[in-house]
Amino acid sequence: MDVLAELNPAQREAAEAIGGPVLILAGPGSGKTRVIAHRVAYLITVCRISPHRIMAVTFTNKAAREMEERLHRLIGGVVGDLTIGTFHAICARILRRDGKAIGIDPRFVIYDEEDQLSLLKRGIQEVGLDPKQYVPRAIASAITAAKSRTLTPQDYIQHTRSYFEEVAGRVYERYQQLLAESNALDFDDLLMKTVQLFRNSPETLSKYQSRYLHILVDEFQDTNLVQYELIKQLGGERHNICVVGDPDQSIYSWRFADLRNILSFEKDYPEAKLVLLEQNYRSTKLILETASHVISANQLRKPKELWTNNEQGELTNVVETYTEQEEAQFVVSEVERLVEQGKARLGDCAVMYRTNAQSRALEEAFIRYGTPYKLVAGTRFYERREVKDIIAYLRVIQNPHDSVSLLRIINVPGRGIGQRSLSELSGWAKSLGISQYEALQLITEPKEGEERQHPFTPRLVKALTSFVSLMEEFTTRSQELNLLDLFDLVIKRTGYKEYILSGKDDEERWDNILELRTVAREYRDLKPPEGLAAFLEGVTLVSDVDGLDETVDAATLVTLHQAKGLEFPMVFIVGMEEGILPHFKSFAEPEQMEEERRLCYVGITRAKQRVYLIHAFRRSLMGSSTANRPSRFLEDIPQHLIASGGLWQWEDSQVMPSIYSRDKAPAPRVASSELKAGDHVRHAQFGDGVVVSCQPAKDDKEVVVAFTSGVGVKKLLLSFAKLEKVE
DNA sequence: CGAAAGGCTCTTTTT
DNA sequence: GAGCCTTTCG
Repeated sequence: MDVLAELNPAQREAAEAIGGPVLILAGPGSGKTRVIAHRVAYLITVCRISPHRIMAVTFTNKAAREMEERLHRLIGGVVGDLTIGTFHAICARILRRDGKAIGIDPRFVIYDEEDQLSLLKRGIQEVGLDPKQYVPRAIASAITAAKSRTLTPQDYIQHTRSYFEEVAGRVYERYQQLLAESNALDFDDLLMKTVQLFRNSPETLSKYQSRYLHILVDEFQDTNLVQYELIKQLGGERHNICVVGDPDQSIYSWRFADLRNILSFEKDYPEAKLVLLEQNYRSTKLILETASHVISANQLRKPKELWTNNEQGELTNVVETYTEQEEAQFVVSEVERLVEQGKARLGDCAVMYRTNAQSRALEEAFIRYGTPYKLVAGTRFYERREVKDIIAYLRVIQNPHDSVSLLRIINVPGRGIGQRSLSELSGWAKSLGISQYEALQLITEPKEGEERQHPFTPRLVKALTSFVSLMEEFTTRSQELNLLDLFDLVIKRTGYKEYILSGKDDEERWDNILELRTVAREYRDLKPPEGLAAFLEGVTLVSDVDGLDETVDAATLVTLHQAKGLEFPMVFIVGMEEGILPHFKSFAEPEQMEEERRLCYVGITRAKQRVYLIHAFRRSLMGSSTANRPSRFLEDIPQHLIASGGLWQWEDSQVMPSIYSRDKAPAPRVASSELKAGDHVRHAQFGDGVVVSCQPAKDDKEVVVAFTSGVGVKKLLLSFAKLEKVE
């Protein structure tokens, strides 16, 4: 079987250019992921390269999974132990195996952003500064910047150019010490330490260099300098590196992704073969044209010609609504209408937005209509308090030095160990130069001749003792229990269930625990210590889109960033306003403004058939309501590509302007009514009033009426209220 | 010590 | 509008 049979000439060229570096510049929808998959299949089946000697780096775990499935289909069998995953996941694996060479304990835990911030706060305090004055987030960003250039604290301090950087440098230094004491690495460390490992341990590097004959990197435009360095190291003398990317879709510069990597690649590998993929298989001609107009307004880019054989398609719909609630209503009613008319399935529709906060209004509307939707990362599952609590227990079992997790759970459920005691404990541990857990052991199980003077009351010592013995029980049992049993043991012995069920939102929270348990079940068959380790790594390195299930027929709600790499027949981009998209934080820097434009471009190019660009006249931001002008990106789209500018008004008239011209008014699931804002009504009990608003509620309508009789404003359900319309 | 209440400040995007 | 912090009271 010819694994390249389905490819067009350019794709084929990219897939079979084996031996030496290859740079593939690929427009949206040009099949770049496909090219990677076919290239790997070609390497394995035609070039007879063992999968063991191939590394493919993807942007998300989901992309990795899909790549594997694709390969599976292509090769028609087991793929073998191909190395495939995100940079972070691959680096974590390398460090567990070989990090010892630079002093990394293989049981290290990975700190996510929340853990990082909490440790940073401690660091800021410990160097004698006020976390209110020096926001942990800002310092975190400075540290990420440093780590993305492989700068150690010492390197960084030498380069400081401002007082802020001076401060950041001091915190960075302390922060790294705290991480080391906790035997923890943050996300950036995974990359940086791997590069350091390869720099400092030539034997380790050459081991990996000789293993990996071929390296492939997807979404190359969103790699940063450390990642670049990493593939350069692994590529060694062989230069068998194939990178695929699209500069126009670079949207992670704030994470210090650097487009210059593409230029560096051409410079570092002058023999690199360049392949352009310009044929788009995804979108209609009109969508592609619209997208091109938007992206062409960027100054700092190389023009490229995308084309498609797809049909002409439809014009882009630009819609204005009054508020974000109306915007959401428009989206949902339009989705419903598309489904009713048989033009799309729910799963064909995606709503995209710039900021996570925008999902709220959308979600509310979807719930009101009873329309199924899937939200990619609401309050992200693994960031829920109860989920993190349990994970923290498991982490401390694996690695008792993990101070962030330890402090998180030491008094959860409550054991009478309060803030005061904890800061005293920290102080005491620090004065002795030992970790918190060691301090705990010293207090609760003093060894002969090692009794220390400590400032804690007998009552507290008792509480601490019961905590420590609980944890030691867990640690001991963790050697023999599989992960699922360990999980249940933790829940049972900590009384976590009772703790949750006595609090607020108890059912939802408990459900989350059960869901986490379902995840744990998948690790049940691994041997005791490995099961725990694999689980902890899995839950830390998940990305939001990883949970996206294509088999569920429901509308998808995603941020524009998450939308990268996805495609949908119907795309709604909401919040097309100055200050939202482009986001106001990007107004100052032209480079950032260009990135916003790329983000918009990414959104539009996700669409196969139809695009809606929606903006609201006013929306509430940070509590208060502001009026925003339509996005400048809308102005980049010539009029002849737009279906016709439309104001959308809820049931204001039977025939809607613009997009409704051909069809009748939206038909939500609820019964239609003649009531609208401004109508005068009479209620049997409350008397006369004026309708303030009329919105669909589940199977009914929610009418807000301001009564003149003195009862004030009432919210009524239409079916119950028996309102009478008066002229 | 811990629950409850009030006050404060930010909000981009994420592996 | 929410999450975090501080204050207050039992």
